[in-house]
Amino acid sequence: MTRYDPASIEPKWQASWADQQTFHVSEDSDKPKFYALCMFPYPSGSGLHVGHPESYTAVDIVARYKRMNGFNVLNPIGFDSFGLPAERAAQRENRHPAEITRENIAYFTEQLQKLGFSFNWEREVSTCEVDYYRWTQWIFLKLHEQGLAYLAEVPVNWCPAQGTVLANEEVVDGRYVETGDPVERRNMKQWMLKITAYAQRLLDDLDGLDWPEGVLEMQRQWIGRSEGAEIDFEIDGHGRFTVYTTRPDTLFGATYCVLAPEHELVGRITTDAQRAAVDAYVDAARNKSDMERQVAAEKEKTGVFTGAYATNPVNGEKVPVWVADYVLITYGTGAIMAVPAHDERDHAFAKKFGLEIRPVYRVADSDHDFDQAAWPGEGNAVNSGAFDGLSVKQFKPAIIDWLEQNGHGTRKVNYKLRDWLFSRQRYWGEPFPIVHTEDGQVLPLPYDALPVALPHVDAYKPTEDGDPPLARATDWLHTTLDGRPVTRETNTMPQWAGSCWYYLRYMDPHNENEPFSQAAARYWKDVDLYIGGVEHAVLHLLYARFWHKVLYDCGLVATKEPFQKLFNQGMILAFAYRETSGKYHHPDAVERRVGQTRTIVSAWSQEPVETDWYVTGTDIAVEEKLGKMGKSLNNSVDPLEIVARYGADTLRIYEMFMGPLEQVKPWQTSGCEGIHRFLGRVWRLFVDKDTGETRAFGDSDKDVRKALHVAIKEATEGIEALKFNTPVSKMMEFVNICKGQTPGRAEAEAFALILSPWAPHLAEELWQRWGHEQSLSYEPWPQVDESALVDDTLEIIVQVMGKKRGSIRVAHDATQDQVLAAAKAEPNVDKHIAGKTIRKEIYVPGKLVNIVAN
RNA sequence: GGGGGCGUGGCGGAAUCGGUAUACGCGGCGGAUUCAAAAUCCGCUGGCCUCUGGCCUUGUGGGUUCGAGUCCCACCGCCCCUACCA
Repeated sequence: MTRYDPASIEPKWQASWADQQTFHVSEDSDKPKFYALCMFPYPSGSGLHVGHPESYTAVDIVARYKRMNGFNVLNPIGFDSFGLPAERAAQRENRHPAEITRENIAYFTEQLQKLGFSFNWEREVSTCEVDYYRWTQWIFLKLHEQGLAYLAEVPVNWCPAQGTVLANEEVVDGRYVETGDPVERRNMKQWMLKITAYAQRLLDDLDGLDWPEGVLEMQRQWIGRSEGAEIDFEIDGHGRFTVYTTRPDTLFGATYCVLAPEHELVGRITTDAQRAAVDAYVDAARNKSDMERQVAAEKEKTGVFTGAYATNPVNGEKVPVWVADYVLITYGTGAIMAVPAHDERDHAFAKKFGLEIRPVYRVADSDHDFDQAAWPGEGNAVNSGAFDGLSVKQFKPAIIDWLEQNGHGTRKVNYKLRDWLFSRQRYWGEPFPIVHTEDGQVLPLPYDALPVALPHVDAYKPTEDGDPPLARATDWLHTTLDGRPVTRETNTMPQWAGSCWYYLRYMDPHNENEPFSQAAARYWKDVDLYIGGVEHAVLHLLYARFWHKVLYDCGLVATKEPFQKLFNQGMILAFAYRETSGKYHHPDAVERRVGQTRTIVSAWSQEPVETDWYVTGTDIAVEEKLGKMGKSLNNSVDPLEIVARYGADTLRIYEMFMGPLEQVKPWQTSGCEGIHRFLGRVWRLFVDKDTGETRAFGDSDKDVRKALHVAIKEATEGIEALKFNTPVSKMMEFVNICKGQTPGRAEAEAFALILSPWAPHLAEELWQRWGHEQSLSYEPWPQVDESALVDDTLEIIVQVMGKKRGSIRVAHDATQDQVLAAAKAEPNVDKHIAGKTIRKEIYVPGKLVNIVAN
């Protein structure tokens, strides 16, 4: 082989790593552990596109680096393989979703293996396989045992045509986004997990985590802790209702109350005169989705007076009670006291319906017009009896104390976080290990009854009666528990379930007796580095943290938190090319003709746009625009296409070279050219292009050594900081500086070692050709020689009035006086200070001189 | 409305503490090699000018400083997430 030929090098090393079990890892090691994890993929039918390997490559670079630094590295991979797309494909193709899923996984695996990741393939897991999901069921039993799983009647998005409940994100404008079928709100008995019991701990434990600030903030907002009070309002002859408020200090300004349409008191307190209007309003609200309510509310608030009055406990005043859908039954108590003077929503409502706006704070230094807008800020209390004059901060505890002492209310902490709707009316998910008795008892199966395997069904759709698909498996459905006839639960778990604990199963993936052994859990503890998309910032990460804490409470895991460090890679976008008719052309089918600019009508904006892009070989002009990779824009790129053209090492480096990992960036296949040329230059630097023999090592001059150690330093610091782009530049500079002269053995080998996390195949090939019999995967990481970084003389930039006018070279031990004298002697500098008075001379040692003269 | 992030050449991007703006690469232009091509190698490549030099340039406008892509204030534009949470 004379030319750089990844097509022969790469399969060779992939086979070698597999045969030699190079990356095999076990728990009986003296080395410190390092657990690197990428979010595992959903094995879709379309395979990986070049966006996926971004995070895998980053994790792989860290894993390889950590191995070379003496760590015992866990770097596993698996598949999040339950889920809706496979179930839909099963319906379409009339095949079993397991079959379809396994095919998809086979293609994903082929793709992944051709990219040279140092995964622990022997630890691969797939959440839809029974040897995995039996333990998901096992963990559910633990949750149930802890009292954290319960059945409840909850309002859900019911789609009659599909016969199933839909997630909120699947419903837009009251219709199922996929099919357009109408969706209605319906109360249904569903499995819920009591994540709210962990709200405070989920909030508190965020503090110790090395996570992006944005993700921490999103989790805090989602948990949504607030402090305030619950206050009781009496209604003549109808008992009382309780409101939740974070501003109990504005109680004197409460001029009306509002109940959510679903509030249980609405029907009872409504007067005959108002009943027709209230009933109509409540009915209309019930059939609107949350989304519709919000859209409508953005335009204008709606509501109806019930005819009833409640008593404000602080002053005995009678205030009207309204029903309005801007109050949510799912938050707080489903009822509020309205203070239009100090709350924007209440203000808008009061203005519309002509309700009183009574300020209870005077706004200092301001002539705030309360008729125009609410004032939610600070001030001094007025119209508040004995509390007049207090600030917000003083008033709050004072009024709460008064409410508690007089039996009208209590201090209260509230969370936005709600319990987790944990059941789906689907086939392709984990069955619940639950049975129902004839007299209505709901019982967990014993642990030794696991697994509850998915039964075969004749169709992946609901029964005639609207029961979930599992109800079709009548033989399976009816069973016995302790000799009693029982019926199995026919709901299945949501896709989140399997991904809640997969990182734990990787620790001990073949254990047949428990989800993972205590020894494995104690050794691996938690994930040291977790890389994945920011789209999982809230749900997946919150759910997994919740399960982890429950397992911690059960004594099954060693840490309170599962993921010590989290990093989000930015999405890789791709250019899409569209002609005026709206047709998309694949990026491979278009070309840029510089200088041949034409104006066409944009299919996106309908406006004229200039473009120099054309469909290759035709006269059809197309418009270029950046978008998400996918079928709809016809701009997906299969990583195997890149591997075939340039090799996996090129793909890996290009993915990293594109820019900072966290940044959103556009894919440009042409960018691979530069990387491929670079790797070709590396090859020719060490392998004779005519004979194919390894070239004899030469001598390394000072410049070469410096470039090498700059690259080692950049690579080391870059990996530690998860900055993978700039080290590539420094390695390119090293190769450029060699100018085709093979460097000395020490420099060549160190270079191969630092290149290896990015381009493992090429590095291994060189390493072997240099006579090493073992893989370089466990060679010590090269150390920076700081002395090699220092030049013989220093270059000093000389500025006059802050503008660069020249540069001088001085010795390391030059004094400030010597440097300044040399600077002023520089001809172009002299020209700029001639005839002027020097006011100031600034010397930044080793860097720069600035002469201020005028 | 709230939260997070980002604006640097034709393009992706680089620039430690405030100290040479545009590293590295793509694309483009020119050349070498070749019968020719591919591949490879070399040179040029932010704009303008009165061109051994100078002026301008990091979204816009101010400010601090000897010196600002970097710090401060105001504004403009784009992206992502979230949404009546009392």
